Parts: sequence; C-alpha cells; structure tokens
Amino acid sequence: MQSNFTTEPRALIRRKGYRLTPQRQMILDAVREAQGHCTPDEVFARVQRKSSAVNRATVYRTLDFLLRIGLVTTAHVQNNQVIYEMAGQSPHHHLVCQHCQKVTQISHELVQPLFDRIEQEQGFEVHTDHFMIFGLCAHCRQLPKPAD
Amino acid sequence: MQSNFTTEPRALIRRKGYRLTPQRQMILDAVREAQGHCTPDEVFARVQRKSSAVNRATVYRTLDFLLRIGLVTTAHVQNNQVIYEMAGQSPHHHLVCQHCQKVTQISHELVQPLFDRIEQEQGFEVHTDHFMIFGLCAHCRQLPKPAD
DNA sequence: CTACATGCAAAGAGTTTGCATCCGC
DNA sequence: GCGGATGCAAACTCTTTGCATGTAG
Repeated sequence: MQSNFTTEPRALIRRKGYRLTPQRQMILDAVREAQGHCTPDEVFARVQRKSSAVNRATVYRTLDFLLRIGLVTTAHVQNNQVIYEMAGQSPHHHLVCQHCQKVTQISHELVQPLFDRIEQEQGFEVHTDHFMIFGLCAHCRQLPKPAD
Repeated sequence: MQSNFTTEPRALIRRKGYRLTPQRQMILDAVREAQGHCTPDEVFARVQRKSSAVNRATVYRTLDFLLRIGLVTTAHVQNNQVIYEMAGQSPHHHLVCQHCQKVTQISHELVQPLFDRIEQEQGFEVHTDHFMIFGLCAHCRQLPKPAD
C-alpha cells in the first residue's frame, strides 16, 4: 500500500516544480523514521547523525515546506511543542505515556463519537483532527508508584 | 456559590504565609475576568490597562505562583501557548471558534466516554484533563465561506 | 525591621529572516 | 546558466533569572 514510500514523495516534489535536494530527502527520511512524534529539534538531531552539514534553519524551512506541499502534518503537544509526522496516514490520535514516553496511535473512530456529540449538542463544527492524550500506558501503570 | 470569590483567594494567600500584593490581586483579577483562555500576554495587557506599573516578569512569576498554590490552572492550546484559568471550576473543556475566537466550555461528561474506551481497549490511564477543541461555532459556520 | 516580592535589564531557548553563495535542473 | 535552496549570522519572540530596591506584615 505504501511500499513506494521512498520514491513517491520525491516524485511529488519534482512534479510540483520544486527541487529535490539531499537536505529535503534527509529531513523527510528523519520524519518517517521517527514514527510520529518528532519535534524540529529531534529532526535536526537525526539529520545531524547522517550529515553534520545541515543547518538548523534549513530544518525549520524544510519542515514548513513539506507541510505546505502536504507531505507531512503537524500536531501540537502539551509541553508546548510542535511535532511533525508523515501525512497520508489514516486519521489517528496519539496516546503518550508520561512515564516511558512511548507513543501509541489510536484510531479516529474512537474519537468520532465525541465530535458527533459536540456537533449535535453545540452545533460546533470540529476542525481539530489530532489529539495528543497523555497518561500512563498499560505497562507503566502497574509499576509501584514512587513515594510522594 | 462563588460570591466570595474576591476575598477567598486573598485569605488563601495570607493563610499560606505569602504576601498579598497589589500586583497579585490585579493579576488574579485579570485571570478571573478573562473567563478562561488567557495567555500570559493577555494577562499582562489587562493588568497594564489598570496600572502601567506592572512588569512582565512579575506577570510570569505571579502566574506561576498562583499555579503553585492552586488558585489557577493551566491548559495548553494548539497554537503553542499556555493559558491560565481560575481553578476550582468543574472539569470542562474548551471549544474555540477559529473564526470569531469565541470560547465555549463543554462539560467533561461529554469526554469521559472517550477516556473510558481508551482505558478499556488500551489499558491506558488518561491524565490529560483539558482539551482545546478548535473549529467553527454554530453561528460562524453559517456564514458564507470566503473564496479560496 | 526583615524577608519576600517587584522592577529592571540581561540572558536563554526556540524560531524566523536577510543576504550571499551554492547547486539542481 | 538561472533561480530556487541552503548556510550563516543576526534578529525576534517568549520566558526566565540575578540583583538591587521596595514594601507587606
């Protein structure tokens, strides 16, 4: 289904008349490898590991570029950061474990009933499409709590 | 029910051994008058209108102080800002109209079923307690859309 | 009068921008 | 070779911090 993931975005960039630079490829790869939940800073760090010759400003500019042409999307998390992830995934939301930092995706179907009720009861048309829900994952909630 | 709202926080501040300064009162008033959804910058602007002699750093420090002693709470919104609001309200979430900026509160009861399903299906214990949901309010969604 | 709170200015983080250079096409 | 993309450094925004002064209790 998305086996051609590596070449497809390249084609899109070219098709729209933009240039396919090594930086853009590395940054796109970094976002893809991060599996959702990556901040500009994390992208920068990942890219640095491959090639130290990429500038921070380029990371910001390129993420914005990839967002504009629709290859990545953004979500906003509670600790006041923007995260980027690959576009084109089925609608989903994130569960973030505050203890082990693990990120799980949940289907949008779980959330849709909430949006439906908001629309029915308030007449409010929801645009928010990406929740970051924080808490404890099944594993970590079983651990003994540290004393207060 | 909350008719004594003005004096009660004063008492709390004094009781805990902190000083009741004009700045703290003005900043607390500003948060209360903003009815949820106020950023440090908005608080600063409100306070400035009453007395131009309040410093930005004091606003930050005081909001943090009010948070620590439990008089206000924070939520984090999608445009990457922290907002403050009076503590002690019943659990609720915000609907924010992206057109007219109006903020509506919805009861947590609407959201609880979602959290319940997440817990049942994923074993994930939700801690997030404050959603900011963006979209169009009943009024604004009826307006003709501007051409793209 | 004493210690906590404030004002001021400077320092930090994170992000954006102007401009010369580079390089994809 | 041309024009868009990058690197670099400076600017900008938002927030925090150190220190001297002010003031609530």
